[in-house]
Amino acid sequence: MINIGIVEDNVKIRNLIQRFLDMQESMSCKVAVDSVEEMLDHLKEHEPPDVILMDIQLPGMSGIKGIGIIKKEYPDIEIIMLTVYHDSHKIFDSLVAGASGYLLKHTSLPEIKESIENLVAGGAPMSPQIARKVIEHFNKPEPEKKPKSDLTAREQDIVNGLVDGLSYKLIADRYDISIDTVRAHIRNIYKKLHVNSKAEVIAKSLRGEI
Amino acid sequence: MINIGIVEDNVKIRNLIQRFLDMQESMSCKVAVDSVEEMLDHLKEHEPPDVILMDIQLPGMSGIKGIGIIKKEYPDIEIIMLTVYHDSHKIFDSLVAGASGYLLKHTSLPEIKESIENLVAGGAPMSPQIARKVIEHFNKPEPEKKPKSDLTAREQDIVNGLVDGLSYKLIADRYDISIDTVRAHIRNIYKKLHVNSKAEVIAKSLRGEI
DNA sequence: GCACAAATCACATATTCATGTGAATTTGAA
DNA sequence: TTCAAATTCACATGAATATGTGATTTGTGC
Repeated sequence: MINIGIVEDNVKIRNLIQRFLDMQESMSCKVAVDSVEEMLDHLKEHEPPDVILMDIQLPGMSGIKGIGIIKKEYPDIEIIMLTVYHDSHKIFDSLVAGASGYLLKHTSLPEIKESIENLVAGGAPMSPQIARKVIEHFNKPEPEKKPKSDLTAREQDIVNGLVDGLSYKLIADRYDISIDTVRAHIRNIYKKLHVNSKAEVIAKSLRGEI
Repeated sequence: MINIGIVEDNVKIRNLIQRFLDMQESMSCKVAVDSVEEMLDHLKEHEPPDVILMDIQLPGMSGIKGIGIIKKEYPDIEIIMLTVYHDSHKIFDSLVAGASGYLLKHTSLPEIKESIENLVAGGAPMSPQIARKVIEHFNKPEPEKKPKSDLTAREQDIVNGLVDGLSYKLIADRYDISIDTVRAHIRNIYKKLHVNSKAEVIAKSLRGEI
């Protein structure tokens, strides 16, 4: 018997899913609340469910924040997000927070049931569209890197020197130019990047923002 | 009509899948070969299929290597891996190489059909077990980070200030301490990290070495 | 040829940083 | 309690950096 909890603020949807799941022979769904806070209250005084279906947009604490809190206290509870949001950011945040699955709300009741069964069998239910976005995160982690700061080749050299922790003097030696030239380049780099210290240049560079 | 190609060296499986898919009204599967090399030869002289089902363990070039070559030449072809391997490494390599889906070989024929339909509809078919491993990659990407540089909490604060590009003065203001205290902390940080400039601390920190 | 950006160099100065030395207070572990 | 580490502050000095104001040379495009 799989025990299921629901956190969903839309009463109609919540009741629909609860009734359907509770009707299944292998499942029990007695707890359906409309906020993370209520679920936390419930968990304090009752046996925790095996699986929680959770919305993202909720009154009070967001579902994504809720994942972290619930998983921290009750690491054995598996959480499936059930939401209308299909933007990469929310998906990613949910999975990083500890969700084990991510379904879109147009998912049919039998599919939800199947997803829960999948989950307890060691799988991770995901709508195919979600899986697609997850995969895209994998195979192109740098499609949007176009900081394009218009640094000239020489300026990039100087930045590399800074990142290597070199002083102006050492950079000058490395490229066999005068320290005043290094200063001049750095002045221009600062202008282009809108910064005013080595530290910021190094930070920007290592963050991939150059 | 979805055009499908198969690369699979097990003749029985290959024929079975080919016959089943070709039988579908919305699909056509005329090309079924047993190596990436043969598929490449075929692609040179024929219209490329929309989707290729690909095994990993193949005579000659591996399926994972094949993904990269095929996607480079024919970026519009969607590739679904169909294999017995469920280890994270092969899954990850396949997705990074450009596969759009990953199914295990025990997947039923109707599920394969459904997966292909999912794929052309913009989804990414994955067995739930595979999805699970993919998710695990997401929500614990830092099990191996053990730089452990023994910085105290306060020292870490100072490092954060440096990374934010602040001057000693501004760090002092941020934490409401004197600039000499900041100096003292930085002195200790330099000792612990064996460096001797802000630049190096920032670089180390942003590289995750602190 | 001419305008213009890039790269080079120079001199000057105020600020910030690195480092040395010394010390008081707090805190947690032995 | 006693000791070590952490945190706090002070004073001092030479090195490095940030910024201003120049200038020369070279290559590119129009």
